[in-house]
Amino acid sequence: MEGGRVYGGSNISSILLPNQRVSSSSTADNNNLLISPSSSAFPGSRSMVNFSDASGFNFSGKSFFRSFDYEENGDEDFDEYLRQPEKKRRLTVDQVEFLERSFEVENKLEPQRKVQLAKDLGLQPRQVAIWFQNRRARWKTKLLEKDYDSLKASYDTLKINYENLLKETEKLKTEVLTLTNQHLLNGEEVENSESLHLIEQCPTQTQQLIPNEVSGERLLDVTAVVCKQESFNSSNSDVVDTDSPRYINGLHSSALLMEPANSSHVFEVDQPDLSQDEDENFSKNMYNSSKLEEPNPPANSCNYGFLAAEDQPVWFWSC
DNA sequence: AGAGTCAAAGAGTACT
DNA sequence: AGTACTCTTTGACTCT
Repeated sequence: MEGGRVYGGSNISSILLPNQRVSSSSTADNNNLLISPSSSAFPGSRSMVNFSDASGFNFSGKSFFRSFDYEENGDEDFDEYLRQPEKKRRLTVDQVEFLERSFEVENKLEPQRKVQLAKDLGLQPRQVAIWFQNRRARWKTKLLEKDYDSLKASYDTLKINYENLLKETEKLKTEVLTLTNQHLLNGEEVENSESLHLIEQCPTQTQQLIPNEVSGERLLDVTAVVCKQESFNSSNSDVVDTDSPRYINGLHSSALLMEPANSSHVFEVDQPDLSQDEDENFSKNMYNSSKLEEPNPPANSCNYGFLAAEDQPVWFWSC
């Protein structure tokens, strides 16, 4: 149903504009509609669209409908059709095009413009107003869709960057672990002697050697010394997440990883599980990303490392 | 038949 | 109070 056809209606005359074609793209399908400024033929509150053939043939009243409907249904049906209450009908292609162009210029409708448009198109000002209202609604919907698309694109880009960063982090962790291991192996003898020295310093019965295996996983091939926190002056230690019982399997939660150092810092890195709920974790971790950086190592930090205890990576550094 | 589109109505709201 | 707007819903119609 395009191009000058109407769904129904009882008042049919012409849309004529003496010196102006409504659409620059009028086609045969549009019946070469013209708009009349003397559209007093639109008295109702609804679209009383009137038609006239540009070639001069007058589709007045019945004869217009005969062109697409009457032949099929006959006189009785047509009379009944005319009597039935007005039904909604679409605006013609030309009218819509005209309105569209007007909308492009300004999507708000001042009263004067509304009246002028209504006059030009042979519509009720109310119809023009409604068309603009609906058009603004459609425009807004489009805008929202556009916004959504661009936001989604940004989100996807961020997500990819985030995942790349995670991979990079994992890679660096592995590298650090390898290098630390290597470094410690090289200085094993020195470490052992220092460990013995520390053991001597620890209060009795509170010493414990860190096993080579933590949480069932082989970790550093190195002997470290652990003393309970009470053995040391707390001012010498900074521990992040001290409530966590997960540092070292089987040790008191406040147990410290000790290395020859003046102070120690231990913090955990949340392990994101992208496989479970990727998006949620991504958002969560993006939100928490600042927390990751929170335990800034002191400026004079000189040693750091990484332990996996109970599936939780534990970072530490010390000086 | 059901989904989608569009013109229009109605309720609620903001502004003068 | 009047007007014009947004938002939601309704009903007619088209399309697949």
